[in-house]
Amino acid sequence: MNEQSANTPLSKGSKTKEKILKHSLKLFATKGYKATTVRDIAGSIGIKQSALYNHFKNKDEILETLISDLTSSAIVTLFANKDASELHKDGKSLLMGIATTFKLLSFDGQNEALFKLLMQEIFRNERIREIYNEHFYQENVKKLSGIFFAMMQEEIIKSSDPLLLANEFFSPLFFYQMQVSLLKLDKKSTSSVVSLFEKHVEYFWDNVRQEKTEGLFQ
Amino acid sequence: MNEQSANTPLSKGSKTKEKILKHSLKLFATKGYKATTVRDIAGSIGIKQSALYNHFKNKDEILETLISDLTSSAIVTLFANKDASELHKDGKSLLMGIATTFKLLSFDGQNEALFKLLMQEIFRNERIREIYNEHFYQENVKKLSGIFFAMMQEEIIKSSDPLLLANEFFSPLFFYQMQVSLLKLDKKSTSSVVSLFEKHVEYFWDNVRQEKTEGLFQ
DNA sequence: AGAACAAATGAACACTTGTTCATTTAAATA
DNA sequence: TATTTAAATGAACAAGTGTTCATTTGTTCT
Repeated sequence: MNEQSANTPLSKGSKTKEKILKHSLKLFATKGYKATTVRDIAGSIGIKQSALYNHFKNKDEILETLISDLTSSAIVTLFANKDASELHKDGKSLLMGIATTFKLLSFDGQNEALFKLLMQEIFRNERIREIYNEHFYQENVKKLSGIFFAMMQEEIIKSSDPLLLANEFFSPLFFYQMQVSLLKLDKKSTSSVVSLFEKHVEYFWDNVRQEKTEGLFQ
Repeated sequence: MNEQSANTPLSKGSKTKEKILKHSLKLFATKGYKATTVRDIAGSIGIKQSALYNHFKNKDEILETLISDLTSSAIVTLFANKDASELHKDGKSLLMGIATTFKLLSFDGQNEALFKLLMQEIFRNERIREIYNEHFYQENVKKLSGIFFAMMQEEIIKSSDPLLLANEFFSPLFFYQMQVSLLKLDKKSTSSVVSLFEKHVEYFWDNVRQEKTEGLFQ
């Protein structure tokens, strides 16, 4: 009977554990990690603070769990379900897909909170920087740079520095996502920024693609 | 003699006031505003905490003063000393100047700290968002967009959406500045990012400029 | 030198913080 | 039903927080 804990249904306990994570994320993203108290978290769920310690060793462990969850978050797995060897054939539609994903994620509450948490803590938390670097930068920017290289070899796009191109493609998306977050905080209209996601891809693709004809009309 | 305070030399008192601001900025940028205690600040200067209150009403006022100083910081006044009506004639060299300024600011300690403080607090502090919006976004992005419009009229660059162009120009610079900050935190090499500042301008200008000849060789 | 004043000190305050723990409650197991 | 186990509670603690204030220090002006 020493394996009890391995096959317990976790039916009720895990519910509050999930609640703690969900509410903590929201609070951390809004007020910041340090400014959020364990009483805030417990209060927002409707339990007493001491109950938190049945699920997490301490406040830090809540943050660490959220950070670990970052590795499986959507923004970090843009290419996860795509077949790497065929990606470069898609051309513009691949890029448009990425931009649309970015745009949609800006308006997904869970992901918006993760983004804000990331932005606020990345300068203080080395672990977050590691995850950002490994999972966002390496997995997305570096991978896209490889795709661009393949596109150049097949003469789909003009040849230039693939890593520069990948940065040029991602940085506006990142910037626009941040703009949306900031505008929403003040309940301002995001429509002008939203349209930039697609405009960026159009502009970008126009610049990199191999011109098929010599005609220069728009 | 009721004007004494107006013409006092401020010789000694203002020195510690400056010290408080300088050390606070460093600490806020490193640990975050909330995690920095008044004892931290006083300790880093070498005075007792109670002495702080001779210069600032409270901890919040220190942050507010730093935020107000943002309006006169370098990143926010890129065009301040330029003559607006003639800017668009400069073309590529104007853009290269801006990129170089960004690059240099990434390595200026004072400005790096301001950037980190901005990034960490902008999601929590409406005043910072206001300043960011008015002084960075309006003053730089919107202004550059006006310059691009003028360039289009004079057929220096291809005609397209000037605001999109301004965003495309600024967002990589912003992104690279953040990358440099993050790399420096972990004492990693920044050289690969540093070269992107200039590469970006070359790439950008190549894409927007009016082609003088029909020849398409690079 | 003496008066006036700004700045620094030391000690204390009221309050908030994260965390612990004995106890109660409730559910699962045997 | 009785037993075991997990989860929630209430109360408390020790440490850390921002801030106040009477007092001392040191400088400036007359």
